[in-house]
Amino acid sequence: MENRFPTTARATIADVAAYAGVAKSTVSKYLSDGNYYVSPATREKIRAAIEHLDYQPSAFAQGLSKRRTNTIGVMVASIANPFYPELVAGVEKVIEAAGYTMLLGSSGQSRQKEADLVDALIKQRVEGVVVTSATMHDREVARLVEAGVDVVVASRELQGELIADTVVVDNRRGGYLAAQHLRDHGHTTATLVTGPLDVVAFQHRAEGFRAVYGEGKGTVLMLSNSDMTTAVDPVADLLAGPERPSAVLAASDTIALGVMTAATTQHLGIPRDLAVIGFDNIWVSQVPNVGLATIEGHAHRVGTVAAERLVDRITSRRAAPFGPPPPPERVVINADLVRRASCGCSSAHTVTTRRGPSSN
Amino acid sequence: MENRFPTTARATIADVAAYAGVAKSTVSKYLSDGNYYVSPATREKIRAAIEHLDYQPSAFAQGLSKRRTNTIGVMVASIANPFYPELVAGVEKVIEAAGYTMLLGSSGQSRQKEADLVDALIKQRVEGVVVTSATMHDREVARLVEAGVDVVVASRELQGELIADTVVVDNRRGGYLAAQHLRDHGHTTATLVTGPLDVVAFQHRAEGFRAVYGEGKGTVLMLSNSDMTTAVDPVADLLAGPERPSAVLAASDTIALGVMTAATTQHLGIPRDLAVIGFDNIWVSQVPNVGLATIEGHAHRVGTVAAERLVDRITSRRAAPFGPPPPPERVVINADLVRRASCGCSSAHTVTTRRGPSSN
DNA sequence: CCGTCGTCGGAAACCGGTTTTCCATGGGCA
DNA sequence: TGCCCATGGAAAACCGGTTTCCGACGACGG
Repeated sequence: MENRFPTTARATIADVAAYAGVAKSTVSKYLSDGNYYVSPATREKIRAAIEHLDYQPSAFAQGLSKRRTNTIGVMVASIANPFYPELVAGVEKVIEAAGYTMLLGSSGQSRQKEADLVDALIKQRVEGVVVTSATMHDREVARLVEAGVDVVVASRELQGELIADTVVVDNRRGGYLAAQHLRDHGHTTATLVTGPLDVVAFQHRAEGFRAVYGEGKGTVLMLSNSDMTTAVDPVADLLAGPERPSAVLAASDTIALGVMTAATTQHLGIPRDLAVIGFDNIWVSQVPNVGLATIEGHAHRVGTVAAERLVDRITSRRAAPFGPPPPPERVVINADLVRRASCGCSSAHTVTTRRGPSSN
Repeated sequence: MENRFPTTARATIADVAAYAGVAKSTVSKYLSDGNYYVSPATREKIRAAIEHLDYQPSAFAQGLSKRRTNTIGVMVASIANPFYPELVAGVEKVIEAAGYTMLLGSSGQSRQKEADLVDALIKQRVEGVVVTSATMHDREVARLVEAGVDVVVASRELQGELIADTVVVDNRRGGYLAAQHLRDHGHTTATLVTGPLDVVAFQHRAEGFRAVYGEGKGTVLMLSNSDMTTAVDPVADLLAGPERPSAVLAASDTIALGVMTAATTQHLGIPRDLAVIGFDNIWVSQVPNVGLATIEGHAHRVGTVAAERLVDRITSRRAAPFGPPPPPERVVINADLVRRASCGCSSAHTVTTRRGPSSN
């Protein structure tokens, strides 16, 4: 212990072998635990050596030699976007339980960073990747697939051909449910405030909206981005304009929060002057003061389901390396409406355990 | 090529060398870019081979051979806790710019998982670790340090000796500022709702609170956990009880949201019946409907500063492997008060243009 | 004209593991 | 007692890179 080397001088398997007075291979067999027989005496010597030297095998050397890395990559647009942490938490739970290490990277919004991240993951020889970045180009997904890594796309739709497993919430139906609910509240017209429509998820949500509020009934305000601050100014303009809507469907909760912010600056009450429904049910929305009605996005569940599929795919590929992989599937998770104050349902449905009758 | 390996059959450097008709070492020299001279003709042959074979060097083999992994570990209690993603985003930005790969793991709240995660990071031979998990035991930090990895502790105080760089917001002063502000609003007594006081950060915040509201003036309600739902019931009991406070200082924004939730169930108006100040300034707090006054926790900045220090430490250690490392330092970042509606400052609706959720 | 030097690239050793091969025992059985 | 086979462990090859060492070859100066 005292004669430690300054730099990361960790003990190697050779050190352990020398200290225990056996061969490297014997130590390795001892560690592999089960497949080989090592006599109790030798076993004990090795155990003591490992403990004394505080030995921990190098994942690199193991990965190199075993030709598997036990690593799964997770690509996210931005970790700071409140939707993703929940999803990632689900992914991590499953991945870790299956014995994998998680490599998390955010692709930002630039094509270059996406490509770089894909390169980095390939270079790290990840065994699989969960892609959740909504803005990521199909081409990058394809590169991963071509590189031979298993890919599951979570909470994001591929634009073209289904080249990888996809786990998504039923966006069309979600948009439809939300819009229908607004109409049930008596709003004959409504506005959809959405992120860029080349994102397939937004497109589907818009289609659901359009199924209720067709041409002439519904208008669409498209933003360049789906974060909260981007929404504030354009929506404030909308609300100050001549054709102020009485109801807004926001294509994400972050956008909805921007809408609420804009409404507040215009001194409009919610839901009195403006009904709002969001999409995703991020954690914030349940806070009573926010009380944002929304479509449940099941982020955590999407994460776990995606990760489970990925792990399955990896294990089955390892079991039958030469057989053709099963064709990619698209898993759809039900979307359902979460009623809260912002849509006009006074029976605000929150997490609070005791619920007093709200009297406003 | 026909004798492909089943799994992830990527080209190796030997394949490239064979295709280009040169030796492995020459390819390696070509790739190392700068240190060795390779003639233009050879260079071109290798370039073509790499392109044709879609070669990408294995990070494992490189790590093994170069004895550096270019990987930095990040330990977080729970990625779903809204405070951490912002911090992690800051860390990631710096780390990635410096050419490192991020290995993110959450330690959960169990000692076992913490220890496992530390083992995993050591096994991965990370060059450094950013520890942000507030609940993590000093012992685990010590294990990392003893294992020879550089450690920076972010947004968390060590309980004992300063064995690693620490980047932290001035919690004592933050607690003091918040409490003082409540008193300036005329609250002669107040209650602190805090997470477990064996977490040093909470302890310091409590000290700041105590400096204003000493015995007889202030009471303390300690929770077992700092998340929102944990706070709701105990605080509801408090508010329904005989000694309902007029002001609450919550030791974190998540607790504050729980306090607000409890207040809502009791039909108490904020700040009319109850003034609330939180701590951290998580992203949610700025939403007008929340309007939570708080102490700015500078999560993103703490993350970047911590990561910068870590990268510095790693590079300097690499430059002088045998010299003793510089002694650990404690970097304190100013805490300042963010006034919003919940404390009684009516100038609430200033939508502070802080970073949006998905800003990078 | 020859020795020397510099340039380029090949051969081989090494990083830290795993896995295969192989050999020395020793015990069981005839 | 002799033979065979199972068993435990050592030796060596290998994973995919990097790095060191060395040799061939051409140019150049004395």
